[in-house]
Amino acid sequence: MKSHQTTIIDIAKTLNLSKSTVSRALTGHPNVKPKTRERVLELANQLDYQRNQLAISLLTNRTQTIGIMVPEFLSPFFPKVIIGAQEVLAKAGYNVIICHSNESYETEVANTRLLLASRVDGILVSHTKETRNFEHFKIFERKGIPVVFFNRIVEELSVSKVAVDDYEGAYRAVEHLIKTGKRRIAHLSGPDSLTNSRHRLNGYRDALANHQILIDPALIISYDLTLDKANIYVNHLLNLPQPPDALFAINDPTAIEALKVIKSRGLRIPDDIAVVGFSDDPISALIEPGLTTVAQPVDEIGQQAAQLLLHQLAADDERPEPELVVLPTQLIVRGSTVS
Amino acid sequence: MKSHQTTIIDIAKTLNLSKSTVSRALTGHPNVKPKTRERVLELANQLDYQRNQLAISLLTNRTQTIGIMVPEFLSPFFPKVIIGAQEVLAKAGYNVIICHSNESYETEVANTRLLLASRVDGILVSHTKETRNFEHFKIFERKGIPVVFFNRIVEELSVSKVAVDDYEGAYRAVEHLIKTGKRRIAHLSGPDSLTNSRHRLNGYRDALANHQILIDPALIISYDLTLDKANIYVNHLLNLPQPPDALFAINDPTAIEALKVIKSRGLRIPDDIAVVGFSDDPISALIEPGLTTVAQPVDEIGQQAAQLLLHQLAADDERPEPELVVLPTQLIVRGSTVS
DNA sequence: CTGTTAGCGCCTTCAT
DNA sequence: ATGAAGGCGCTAACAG
Repeated sequence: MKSHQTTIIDIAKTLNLSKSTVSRALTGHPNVKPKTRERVLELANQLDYQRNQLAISLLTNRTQTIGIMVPEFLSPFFPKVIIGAQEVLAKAGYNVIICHSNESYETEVANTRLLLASRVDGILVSHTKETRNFEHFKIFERKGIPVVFFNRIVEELSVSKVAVDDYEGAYRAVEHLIKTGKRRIAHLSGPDSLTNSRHRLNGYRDALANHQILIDPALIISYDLTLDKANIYVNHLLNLPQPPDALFAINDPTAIEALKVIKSRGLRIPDDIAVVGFSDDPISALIEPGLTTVAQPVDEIGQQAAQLLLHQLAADDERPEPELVVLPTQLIVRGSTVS
Repeated sequence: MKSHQTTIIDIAKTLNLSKSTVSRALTGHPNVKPKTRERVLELANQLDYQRNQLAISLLTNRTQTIGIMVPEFLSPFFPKVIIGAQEVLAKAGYNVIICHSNESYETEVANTRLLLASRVDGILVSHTKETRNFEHFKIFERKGIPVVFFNRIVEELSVSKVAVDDYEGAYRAVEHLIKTGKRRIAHLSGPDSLTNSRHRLNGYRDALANHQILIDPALIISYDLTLDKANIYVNHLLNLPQPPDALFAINDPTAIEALKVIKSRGLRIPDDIAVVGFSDDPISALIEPGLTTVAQPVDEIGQQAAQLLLHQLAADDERPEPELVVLPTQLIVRGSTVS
């Protein structure tokens, strides 16, 4: 049982005022006698009065709440993005509801309904690796609720987006491997449904092509980003008649799994096989050898996404044109590629 | 600008019905002609109608929303707890608002206000290491909003709590070190404000005492859990005239920082100095040597906390007695203590 | 089976 | 400077 929460009517009755006056006193309306305001504020404070945001939302049709949906938050990437976004949104007076879809399309759709029912004013989304149909996001558009994609973006939807330059990051990573003398460079890629996966693959291809290295399809494996699969594919690559002398992995967890497999086989890193990851998870600096990886400006991704959303929200009449922000990456060289 | 959202009145007008009938059709009330229900549902679907949860909350004085507040979510511990809790709460029809206080007392108090304004039906909390005054949580009690503490609990408040057996876990960890022949066992402890910090310290003390090992105050250091401090104190310990031959760290990040320092000094692990952590963060299995650590049932902490909250929420009249759940830990032995 | 009425807590005209 | 009335979207009696 929830006990009664103080309302303006309680205050009005106690003070023999109308609820209008109490409301005005509380909201700082000028037309209230200072003495009256003082009495109201004091009693409100004394009774732990909290304005009921629900009632106001019902009235204004704005909840001052933003939904953030991420596919997972076990790796530190998404939590950091969320912190960055929350910072910016809080300053602008918005609350945040966080959902995680757990890489499940169904959960994502369900969360979508939850957010609509909560009447969020806007959402920030990174979709699941399973998501190929984006109808559930179009509902937001139709209702005039702005959507901003980050990290995993959807090219077919005309909304604001924040991404890092995956292509460039991958290109530099592979070029780095080539410069250290590697020629048979494998790539463990992610599912085709993810833009960043596709862009990293393109960066990999172009780096090879521009350095006159033939692309061997046997060295490119797309997989679903689960670690046991990573294990299997790394072993598969090492068992090839002509095994790779380097591996560019779609992300750090994959690269770290690869390092494990390679070490357990007694191969030398980076001499026998070098490894590069993507993201610069904190763990990459702690393992041995340190993992060479492409760092992303994680906080900034969240901050920028929030900014783009605020920009959409600010417009009172027509929504402004969608914006696209692409942030730079940085190659961090460690022991997994250079001894 | 937010475009108009479909309401039951829109549907009622279009179909020449009263809004009550539409409401009944939508909520599955039995007293509606099947034909009518069908027409309503079809139109609702066609118009992307979503029930406005705000209006219902205003009516029922329940938001079906639970607030979860954690001090940080960069280490994987709290995210996992949140996932566990969310699972259970979602099944019971509750949404979740996640706040992180960033280990700041001020932010915690601010979040507290945010949650009250959002009219959450209950909260799950792990407080910051700075929090010594718990008045802001008592407001929830006064308003009849149940609070459940987890991980970092508050003994002075009479609410439900979930913790692991920190004392027992610490005791076993230190006993393990003693059994491997260590005698000068240092402890990097957390701030006194945290119950788990105090309990782990007690476990450490009692393990030593019960094995007739004198407790050397110089080997016990309480600190604020920031990694640069950990670095300083580990160095300090190693510089002692009689340095320790083992270190029991309050948590895994601390232990890992210690391993780094120890390795950089060229000491052998575990021969010169053994290290034990607490939590079994995923990284502990990946570094070299592997970190011996006390594993906590992380998902279960979240699930149990959610259960206790649901139990409080279920009671229609009086709140049931607060409950305390203490979950077992498990010592995971790796290379940092046994070669 | 369906319509009417009232009210959740608040803000906002419109009066006074 | 204050009060009265209406309405945000919805559900729950109460009538038919």
